[in-house]
Amino acid sequence: MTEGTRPTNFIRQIIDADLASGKHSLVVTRFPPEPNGYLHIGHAKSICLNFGIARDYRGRCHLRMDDTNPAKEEAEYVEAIKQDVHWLGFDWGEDAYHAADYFEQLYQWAEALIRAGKAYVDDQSAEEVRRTRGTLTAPGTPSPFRNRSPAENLDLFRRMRGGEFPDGSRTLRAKIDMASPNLNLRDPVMYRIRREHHPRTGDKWCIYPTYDWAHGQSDAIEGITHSLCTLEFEAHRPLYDWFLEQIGIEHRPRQIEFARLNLTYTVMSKRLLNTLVKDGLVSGWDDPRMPTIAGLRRRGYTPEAIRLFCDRIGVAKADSTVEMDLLENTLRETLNVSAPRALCVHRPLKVVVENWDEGRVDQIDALFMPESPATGSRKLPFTRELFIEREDFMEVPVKGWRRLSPGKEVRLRHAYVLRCTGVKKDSSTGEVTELRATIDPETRSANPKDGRKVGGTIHWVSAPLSSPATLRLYDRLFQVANPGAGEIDFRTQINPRSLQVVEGARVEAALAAVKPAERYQFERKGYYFADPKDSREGAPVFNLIVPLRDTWGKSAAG
RNA sequence: UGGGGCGUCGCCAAACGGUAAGGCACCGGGCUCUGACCCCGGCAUUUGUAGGUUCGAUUCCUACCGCCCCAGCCA
Repeated sequence: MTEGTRPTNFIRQIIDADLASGKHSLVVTRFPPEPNGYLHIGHAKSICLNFGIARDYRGRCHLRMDDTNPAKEEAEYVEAIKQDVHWLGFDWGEDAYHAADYFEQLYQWAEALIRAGKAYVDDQSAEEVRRTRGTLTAPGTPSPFRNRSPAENLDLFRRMRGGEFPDGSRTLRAKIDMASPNLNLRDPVMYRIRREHHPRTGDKWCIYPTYDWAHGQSDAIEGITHSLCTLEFEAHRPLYDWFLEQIGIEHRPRQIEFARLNLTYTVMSKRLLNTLVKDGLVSGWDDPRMPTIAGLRRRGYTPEAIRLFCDRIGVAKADSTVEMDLLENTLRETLNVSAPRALCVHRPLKVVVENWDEGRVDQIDALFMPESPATGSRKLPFTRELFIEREDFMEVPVKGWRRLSPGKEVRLRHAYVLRCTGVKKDSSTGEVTELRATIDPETRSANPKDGRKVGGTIHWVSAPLSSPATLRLYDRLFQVANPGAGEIDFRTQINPRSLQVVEGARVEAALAAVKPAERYQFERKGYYFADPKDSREGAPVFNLIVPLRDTWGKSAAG
């Protein structure tokens, strides 16, 4: 499936049925992040699901900040979240909301529940509430304040709002069933007292609604038809429906749960991600190794690749962990047809072409994308002294070696066929320091006239007419597929080679003035992204987005 | 243990009673001035297990087994 074909899943089937039955004529979904942290690729799944449905059904998807808990939320996250959603390619139009904007309405509904005898003010402490909730098998015990009169409850609740009671001293609880086998129905808390400055409402309120009391009602107010959330909210659905029923609103959104995204070799919870940042294990929320949207963006991932990934993983109810390979594959697939090619020698080995005059420069025209000539070309200067990749030379070649070795020929990409005629080594270390070679002048962008076959093609750059570059080679953040599994501190499982900085790389002349945030495929190596913050003209810094598949390296290593 | 979910190829995931899609991964082979891309072929007699209903079951029923979630005044 390529991006653009419609995904199908059980949620879309429900929507199809609702449209067919006439239950709804317009589909309205919502993406409700809590502004207490950065978005990660797990959120991207939800974003693509919700906005994707709105797009395909010509409906709407609202962006709603689920800001009911001022103790944890900050305004700075709101902007970051909006930026991430836009970057992913989605637009909520005029429909940006805050749960906090519904506080007054929620309060009025709460009073109505009190009048109806469906909610009461509880004077018990958090500790007492916890102790009397019962267990999985034993029912809870009713609060001694459970049967206060509506009038007393109303008075108390108003005084709670008025600030007469200290933080945590009282709550408003829904009066449902302390013996319910579903713990969420054992008189859940609707309001807690908390003198906390709210980024949206300031100091207007000292009581704040809980998620359960705020979410369904917010959905109803906005006319959401399908409220999509993750599996752990499944047991909350009876409560979601109960509140809607009690306030008597006619619009009834339907909550549907799906499995959250897990990815191998990384962690996804905000808590763990936060630990990585706080402990300095990564450079920040936008460290290119992070699964955050900001991190992936900094790394060079594209929105289209992430969207394609989200289409491919599907949406279902079974707990699952997707292999990182699938994500990387969507990057390669999309970048293969969009990234111009370039030559970059990561670890240079000097080659002197003995039959090429000093000072002579041959400007060879090379297509940026051989399969899309319309993309244009650039000049590759060929000179007497070149650099090739150290690992493309092997003094004693192994079986199947198609690259350079003494006396053998190899094709220099876009240029000439080159034969290695000599090897210079450091007398003390034995390390190869320089190669001597000759080129076949008849082979400039052409095959040998005598019809002989040249096995391999390697990349190269002119030694004098190339530029130095810094490469940041990224690899999976963790060494194990499921970090933190089995009592192990996930911090000890970080991949020590998750970032390798290569300082002495050389890029072809055309890349001397590369602009930040440009993407290239460095042929035979991988896809790279000029770091948007650190790369500058004359001193380019490239982040490895994803390496090219390497069947040779794999078989050689295995 | 009570409640709510889920179990289809190594990883995702279709199939909605008519005889197991697709993607990723993997394994062969071809092509190749990127050992990339691309192309061809292979990859579940079987859908957690055991029974049952049916001409026919991944789809319906029953019982087991396994995994996940719920005892925040977090979301």
